[in-house]
Amino acid sequence: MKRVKLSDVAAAAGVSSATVSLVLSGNSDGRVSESVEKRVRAQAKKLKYSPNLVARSLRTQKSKTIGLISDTVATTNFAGQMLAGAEETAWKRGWLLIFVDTSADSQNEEQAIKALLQRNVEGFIYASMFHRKLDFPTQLKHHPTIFLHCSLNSPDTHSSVVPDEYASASLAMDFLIKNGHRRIGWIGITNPTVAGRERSRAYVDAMKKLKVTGYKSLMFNTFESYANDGYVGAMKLLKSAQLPTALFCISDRMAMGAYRAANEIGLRIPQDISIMGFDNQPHIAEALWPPLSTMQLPHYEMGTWAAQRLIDELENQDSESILCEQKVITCKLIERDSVAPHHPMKG
Amino acid sequence: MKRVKLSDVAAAAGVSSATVSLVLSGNSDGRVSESVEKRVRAQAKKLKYSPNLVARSLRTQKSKTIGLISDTVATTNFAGQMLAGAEETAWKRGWLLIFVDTSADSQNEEQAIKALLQRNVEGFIYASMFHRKLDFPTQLKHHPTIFLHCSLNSPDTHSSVVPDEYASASLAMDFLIKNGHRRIGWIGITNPTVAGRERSRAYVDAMKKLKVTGYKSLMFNTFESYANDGYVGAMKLLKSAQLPTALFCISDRMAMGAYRAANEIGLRIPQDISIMGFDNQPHIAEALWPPLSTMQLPHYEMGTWAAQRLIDELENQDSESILCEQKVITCKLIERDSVAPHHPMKG
DNA sequence: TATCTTTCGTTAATCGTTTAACTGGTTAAA
DNA sequence: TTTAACCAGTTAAACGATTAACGAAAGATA
Repeated sequence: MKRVKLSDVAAAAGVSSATVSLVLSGNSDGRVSESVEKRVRAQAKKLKYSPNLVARSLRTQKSKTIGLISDTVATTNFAGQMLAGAEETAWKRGWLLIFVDTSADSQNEEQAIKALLQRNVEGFIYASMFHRKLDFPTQLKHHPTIFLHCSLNSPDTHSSVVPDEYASASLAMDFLIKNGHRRIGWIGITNPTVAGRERSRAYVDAMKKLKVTGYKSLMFNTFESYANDGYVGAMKLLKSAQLPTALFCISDRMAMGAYRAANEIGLRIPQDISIMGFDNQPHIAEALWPPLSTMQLPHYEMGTWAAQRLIDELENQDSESILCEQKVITCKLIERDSVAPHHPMKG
Repeated sequence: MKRVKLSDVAAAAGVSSATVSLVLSGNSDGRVSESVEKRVRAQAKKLKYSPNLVARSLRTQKSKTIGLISDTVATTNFAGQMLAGAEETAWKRGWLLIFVDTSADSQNEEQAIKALLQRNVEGFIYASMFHRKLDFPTQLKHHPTIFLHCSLNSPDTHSSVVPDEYASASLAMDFLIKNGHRRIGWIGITNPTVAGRERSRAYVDAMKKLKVTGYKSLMFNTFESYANDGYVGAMKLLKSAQLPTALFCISDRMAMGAYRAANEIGLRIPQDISIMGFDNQPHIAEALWPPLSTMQLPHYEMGTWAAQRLIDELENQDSESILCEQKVITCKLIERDSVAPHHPMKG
């Protein structure tokens, strides 16, 4: 049951292990005769040789392994998608991924980076579970690193990938506007996150452009974005004198609360009130009735991009062709049934 | 910027690297004088030495790393919790976790195991995203392996951990019964999964024990368990002559559909109809109105248990004390507001 | 005094690769 | 006749730890 190693293949083929290494690693350009090469390959296959990556890694300082560091993964629905995106593309390119969750504890983070480095990981993906800006973690200074779902305060040296909150929210507003809505209510959060700030800015800009006066009375913000906050907000807006024809909710969960409010008041979705969500939260957005139109956060794609980019960097370390890039990805509009055209004569 | 290695510490302390190794690994029992030991430790700390695990792994054949193989992780909400449970407990015990998603493709799986073995992982967690029984993957035969969220057809050699579907569903039924319910409707699936079968069996057994005749007309099954299937099922049951006082739904998503049906018919939850879910799907169960009473699937705990058990095995390889065990974990009852006592005089 | 233990370390082999430098023979060029 | 180039590999030194086996000096014992 011992693993077969280079020297076993060498013995079987009657050559030195250096020769086997040369052949198998494809560096045998003109140094090994065809007949020997054939013999070596045949024996390697016959013995099912597969190289010991630990030994190789010790010698070459390469491990074909990347480390993914994240703050809390357990609590969020989307973590899996980012992880999966990164893992799958790494795998497709012949790389493996070690991930460690630091529970947002900086001492833990320090140790995690150390533990990863001890295993010769060649680079890092630094993932955040909510969209934020951060200072460069100094320990990572001399290691290739991509920032996933977060960006740097001084973004000159490292790449990052985040959703384009502003553009995506603008897209959602465009969709509502294209459907004839003008009095659009906003249900958002005061919690100062990138997502909260940017989506809200997009809403305000769109309303200004529409020249809707008094849009401020159409806005409702709470600190967090639970379903119940959405309910409270929607109740207020839907009972106001200036009844909106559509509600743009900063999250699907808030939209879920808005559904309840509409139901309670007796407004039909989308006939009486259109509702637009954000996030495309799995198992929620499509399970609501009517299914919720929303913006799909690009978690999987971001994970993919981060891994792709990191591996590009790692595989072309010499050719200085890879520049650092601050990638933003716009959310996809998911059109379901909660938004209907509004005809001014009716409203 | 070079990493400091054993020999650097040795040079700084004026001893051989063997001595440093002995001291730092704690095997210096009486072989190194106190003064030298002090000096070595001081230098190691000063130089911030941390051992190169790749080199150590080559020498000792240990890597303090375990491999987690799973079928699709991206599509499920719960994957993150299982992963997090395994990762966190591994981390706490000084181990790291490499995970690869095989997309349920057996060729992929074969390659994944190979890639992991090439990196000297010491053991495996084989995770399934839905509860099932399977045959032993032959490639894993000679490696310590724990089965997570799946169990073996011949479970004599390896440990596994799964939810106790039957006991958990029985608990849910007990809860309903304790609340005075007798005419309990069942909304389930025909798709032959362990969860579907066992939960349904628990329902049937409970109804038989209650001596509720004709409980079969209180049962509704569809193939899948989407929200809309729950809606259809609840519509049928809630409009039937023999109106149930409570509905036991095999999943929170189906319960979500049942909510809609109840709403549409004008039955208040829980005053007119109690609804019990299963899964405690994050962001759904607590976001519904009224918040859904349900059974919490022990994904995090199972992940924890698997890692704990595997590491136990790996760290005590000599002492044959660890037996293989088929662990089952009962779901926790999460009492929220969708189940109310039923008073026979009213119904 | 001779021998045996202890004490406190060191030497060197090893884990399984990679790769720079070498070898011994043949052939071509100067 | 040198010298150089080429061929088809081999040798041996790394990579950075661990660990069995060895050894020199001091102290204990007979």
